[in-house]
Amino acid sequence: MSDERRKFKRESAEQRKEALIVATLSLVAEMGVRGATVRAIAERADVTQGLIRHYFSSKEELIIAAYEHHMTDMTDQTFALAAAVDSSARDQLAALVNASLRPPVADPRAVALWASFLNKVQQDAQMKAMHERTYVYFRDQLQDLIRAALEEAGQVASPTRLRHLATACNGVIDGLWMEGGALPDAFAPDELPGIGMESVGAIIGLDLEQKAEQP
Amino acid sequence: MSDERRKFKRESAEQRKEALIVATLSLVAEMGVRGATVRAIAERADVTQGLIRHYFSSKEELIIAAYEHHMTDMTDQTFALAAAVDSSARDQLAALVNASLRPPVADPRAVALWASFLNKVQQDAQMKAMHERTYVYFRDQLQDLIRAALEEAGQVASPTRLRHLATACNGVIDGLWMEGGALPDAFAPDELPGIGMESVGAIIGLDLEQKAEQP
DNA sequence: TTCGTAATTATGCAAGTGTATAATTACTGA
DNA sequence: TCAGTAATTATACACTTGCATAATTACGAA
Repeated sequence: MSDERRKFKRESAEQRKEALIVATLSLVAEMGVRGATVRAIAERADVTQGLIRHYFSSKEELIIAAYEHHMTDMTDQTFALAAAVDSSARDQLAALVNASLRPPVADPRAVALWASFLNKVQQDAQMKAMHERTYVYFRDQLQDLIRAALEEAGQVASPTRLRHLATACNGVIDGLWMEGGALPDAFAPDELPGIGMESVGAIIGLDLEQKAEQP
Repeated sequence: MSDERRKFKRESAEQRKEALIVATLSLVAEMGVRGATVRAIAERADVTQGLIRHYFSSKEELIIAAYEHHMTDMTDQTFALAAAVDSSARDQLAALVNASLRPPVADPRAVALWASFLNKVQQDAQMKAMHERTYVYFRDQLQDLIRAALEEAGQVASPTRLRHLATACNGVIDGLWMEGGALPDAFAPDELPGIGMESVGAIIGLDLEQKAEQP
């Protein structure tokens, strides 16, 4: 009577895949990619390990799917908050910096995931391409906003200079993002976005923190 | 006659430990902590796996020793270059930023190691303490230099403001360090130190790049 | 209701894992 | 030169790993 076959519920492919990916990401964040074993993933998703092979042809494929899921999530969250601002380019830029340096984007778990995936990303061409795409997209958006914000202020920057500004701002933002996630206790709430605005503002020569003048 | 016992040379404990640690670090950088198996480490150090247990009572202990070795290396390299400058505080600050954002400190391998160790550092108290110590030491050095550089320029900052400036500069430097190591191709040579000087200078309100005036 | 089938569980396997322990051998000091 | 011993190699073991395959069962269609 002790060993009865486990009961189960049939779920849609979408739900099961999603559940497996979520379980995978939580384990990767905690234990690294190699620590996310099929058995641990199955347990966390409350299924048996065989099911993983039913939805993903290998662990590698599951890992890649999880990475893609995470990257999409991050991009969506970043731009969802920033796009909500319907105002001057300067304010939109400020909103983008803010969204990038505040939870849920800037978050210990997100950085842990980034770190866990790093060496895999550097070695796997497919994951590298995915990473590259996300990175370029963010920097291009940033560059557009910087150009527009400068134009608003009556300044025109050469393409070369614009590229330099975008690279610098992107470096500072990404860097602060990692730093904040790696050492969450090193910064007070709101401190990280503050530093980001201060730095980006200083680099491009505009004050991002000052409220838009309302006469 | 095929299976003869392997010949070997006796080495000093120091040399063997060092060799094992070096092998460990190279594997951790490439494959993550779990990818650095005792057999792989032994092979890379050109010994058999049993020897590892002779010098380290567990793999865990070897990993911790390797982490400590790496952290010490990084600190030494950073301050060795910066301390060589015998000049104004402003120039010393500039040198510190430079050293932090240039090889061998800012380097893909160093960042890969950082990333590989991250989740272990967050979970292991001993490693966390080691990391904390390094971090605090760097920020304190930075804060001292900022204070001195401001005083040189005839400015006095409150302790609170000084702490804020140090936190911000440290965040930008560490962030750019990671960014540069994670995406070495995203930056031209000298670009990263340039962005660092620009940002740090902008944050504290001093131009770090301009040569000291020589009348 | 019943039957088919796809979703799910159960079991097994070969390779890799850290660690323990026994067997050798290179060096040292007398 | 020759024992003694610590450094090193060799071997074994229990456990984990990813993957394959067979056995069940939940659920929808008829």
